[in-house]
Amino acid sequence: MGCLDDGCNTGLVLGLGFSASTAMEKPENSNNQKHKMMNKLCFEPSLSLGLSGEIYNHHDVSKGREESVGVDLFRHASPLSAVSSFSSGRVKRERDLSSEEIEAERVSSRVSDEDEDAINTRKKLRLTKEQSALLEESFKQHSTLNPKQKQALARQLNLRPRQVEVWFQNRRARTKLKQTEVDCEFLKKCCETLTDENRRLQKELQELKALKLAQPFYMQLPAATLTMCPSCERIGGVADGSSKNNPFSMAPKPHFYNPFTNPSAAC
DNA sequence: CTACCGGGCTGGTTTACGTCA
DNA sequence: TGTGACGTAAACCAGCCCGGT
Repeated sequence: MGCLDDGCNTGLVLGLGFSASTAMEKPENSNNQKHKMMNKLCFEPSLSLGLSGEIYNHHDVSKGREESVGVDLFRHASPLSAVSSFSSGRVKRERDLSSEEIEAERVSSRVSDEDEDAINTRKKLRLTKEQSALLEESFKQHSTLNPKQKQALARQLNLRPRQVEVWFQNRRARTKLKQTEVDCEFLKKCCETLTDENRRLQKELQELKALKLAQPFYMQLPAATLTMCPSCERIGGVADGSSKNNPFSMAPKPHFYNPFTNPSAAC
């Protein structure tokens, strides 16, 4: 992000930025681990007022598959109104099914004779509350399913494995969307906070610049020679350069330090 | 090392269904 | 009661990645 340079050679720099790091979520299942290594961006907002020439590190956020962060994604899923209907179920996707799955489908498919007329139309099944609850419960334990789990769950729910698979895919997508919304809200708040902080530090910077310009010549000597408390304007003795004994010298990387709002205890 | 294949995943889209004005 | 708009979720598709051969 931006780094406001010091236009008056005061040696002060105001920085505004995010440091981002990636935290990998460990997948529950052993298969396809890489797919499930969801990159989770952890943004740490940072705003600093410091000496120019400091190095600000920005972590690389472009590792792995990037997560898209939408701005206008604030829809929330409503609870499923579960009215079970029957599905013709025979869709062209069947060509992809293994013989085992097709057999399972034959057993579990709830196709009635009259529904055979609707074979070519895509009928949609509404899951019952019980089915949804069990799927949700299973999703809490494993966000992805291996083939055995899929088969078992399908048998348990009297659904086709493909339906279970699709449900999990859509469920993951919804989870991700929701997480994106949460991330977006968080980033908005961070942005607001940092904007306020930036404004405050800009003001502080202006004040410091003005103060420096107003100083008589002897006060413009290096901080190692003379120091002055900004609150009581008393000139201190010869400083040894250590910030420990000299609260008015600039720390190597000052962070949210305001000598005006944080008057020296030494005074 | 490279090519191919199968399986699984994601992002996006389509569409059936439920709700509500 | 009928209907159209709209939201939701089931189902689908294309494309990508990865492991195995």
